[in-house]
Amino acid sequence: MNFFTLEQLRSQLQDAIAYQDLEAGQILFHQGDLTRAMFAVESGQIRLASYTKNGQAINHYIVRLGESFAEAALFQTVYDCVAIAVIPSRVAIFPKQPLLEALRQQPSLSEAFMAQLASRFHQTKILLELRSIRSARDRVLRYLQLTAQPDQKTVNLEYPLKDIAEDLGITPEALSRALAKLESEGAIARTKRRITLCE
Amino acid sequence: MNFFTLEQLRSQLQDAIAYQDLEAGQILFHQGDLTRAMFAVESGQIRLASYTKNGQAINHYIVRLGESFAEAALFQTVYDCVAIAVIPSRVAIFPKQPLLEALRQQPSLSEAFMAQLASRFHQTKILLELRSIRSARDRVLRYLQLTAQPDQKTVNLEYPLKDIAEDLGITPEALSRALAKLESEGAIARTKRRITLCE
DNA sequence: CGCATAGTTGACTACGCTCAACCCTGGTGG
DNA sequence: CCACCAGGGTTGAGCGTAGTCAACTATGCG
Repeated sequence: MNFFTLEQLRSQLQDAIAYQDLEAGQILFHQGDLTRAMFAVESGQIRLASYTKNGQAINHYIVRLGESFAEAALFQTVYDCVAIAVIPSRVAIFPKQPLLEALRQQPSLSEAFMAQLASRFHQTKILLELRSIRSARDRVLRYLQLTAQPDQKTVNLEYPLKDIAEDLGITPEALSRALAKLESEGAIARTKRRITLCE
Repeated sequence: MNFFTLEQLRSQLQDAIAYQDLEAGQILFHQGDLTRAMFAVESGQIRLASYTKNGQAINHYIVRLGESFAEAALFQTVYDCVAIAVIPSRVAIFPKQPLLEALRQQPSLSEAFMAQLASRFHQTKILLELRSIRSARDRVLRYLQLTAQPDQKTVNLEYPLKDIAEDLGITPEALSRALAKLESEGAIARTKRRITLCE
C-alpha cells in the first residue's frame, strides 16, 4: 500500500488511528491472536513469520517503511502469522471495525484500497514467479529487469545487497557472484549504488 | 476467488457477462493489451506467463477450474502477462466497467470481493515463503502441513503430483524422492490419492 | 489390447550453500 | 588526525543436494 492510499485512510479515520512504539524484538501480535487491526510501518522494520505446529520452521517477510500489512486480517478472525519488530519501530494502527465501516461508506476509498490490494497481490505473484527461475544468474537478471524503471535502464540499490539477496531467495555470496558474472559478460554495468542494464 | 463470490458477481452482472471458448494454445490476451475484463475459468486451464523484453524467459501460473484471474487488471490499463489456454477451455468474461460499477454500488459485494482478493494475496505470500525453504524434504513437508485441513491430518491429491511439484518449485523427480523419504522416515503415510501426516 | 501419460528409481552432474579469509568503507573515540 | 572496529561486500575451496537424462513400471483411456 503506498502513501497515497494510506493518507486517504488517515484522513478518513483520523482519531480512530492509534500509534505504537516497539522495541527491537518486541512482538506486535501472535499467530492465533484475534484480529483487531491493520497496520502500517511508520519507522523501522517489522518481520512477519509463521511457525509450524511441530517444528519451529520460520517463514518471514520484512515490511518496510510506508508499507501496510495484515490487510487480509480485516477479513479473518485470527492472525496467521506473528509480527515482530526487527529494529525499534513505530506502527500506525487502523482498527478493524472503523476501517471496514469507512470502506463500506465510501466507494471511492474502497476502490483505492482494492486497487492497492490488487497491485500488491500482483507484485507478490511476480516475486513468486521469480523464484521459479533456478539459475542465480538468470534470476538476478530478471529481478533487475523487473525493478528497473520501465523507461530507464538503471536500478538504484536502496537496500544492502544482503537484503536484496534475501528477497531473491539466494545467499549474498551467490548474488555477489551472479552480479560479477553478469558484469563480466557485459550484460550489466555497476557503479557505486547503481546498476545499469546493457543492450 | 471461490464460487460463492463469483456467483454473487454473476447474479449482479448477469447479461453483462460473456463467455468464450478457447482451443489448446489459443491466446486470451497478450501482454500489453488494454485491459477490458476480469475472467474466471469455467472449464480447462489457463496459463499466465510473462516474457522479458530480450529473452523469452517465461514465468507462469496455472489458473484452474473455478478460479478467477486478472483481478488486478481491473485497476490497470494494460495486461502485464499473457493468458494462454493449455487445454481446450471456457472462460467467463466480466467486463471491467460494469464490474467496477457494481462494486461501487454494492458495498457488500465490494467487501466480499476484497475479502477474496485479500485471501488470495495471503495464499500467494504463503507460497512465496514456501519457496524460501531450500530442502526439498522440508518444503514438501511444510506444504503438506499447510494444505492439510486444519483439524484433519490428511491431504487429498486433487492434482497430479507433477502439477504439485510445479507449485512447489521442484521437479517431479525431487518430489517423488522427497515423499519416499518422508514415508521411510515415518513422517507421512501414503495411500492411493491421499497422504496422511503422522505424529 | 495398446498407447500415452504419470510416477518411480538410478547414475551423473552442476550449481548454489557453507564456511572461511580477506578487502573496503564508514563511523567512533582517543 | 589517525587507530580501531563493525558490517557489508567479495572471493576461494569443498560439499551436498536437487536438476538432468534415462530406463522402467504403473495407471488410465481409447
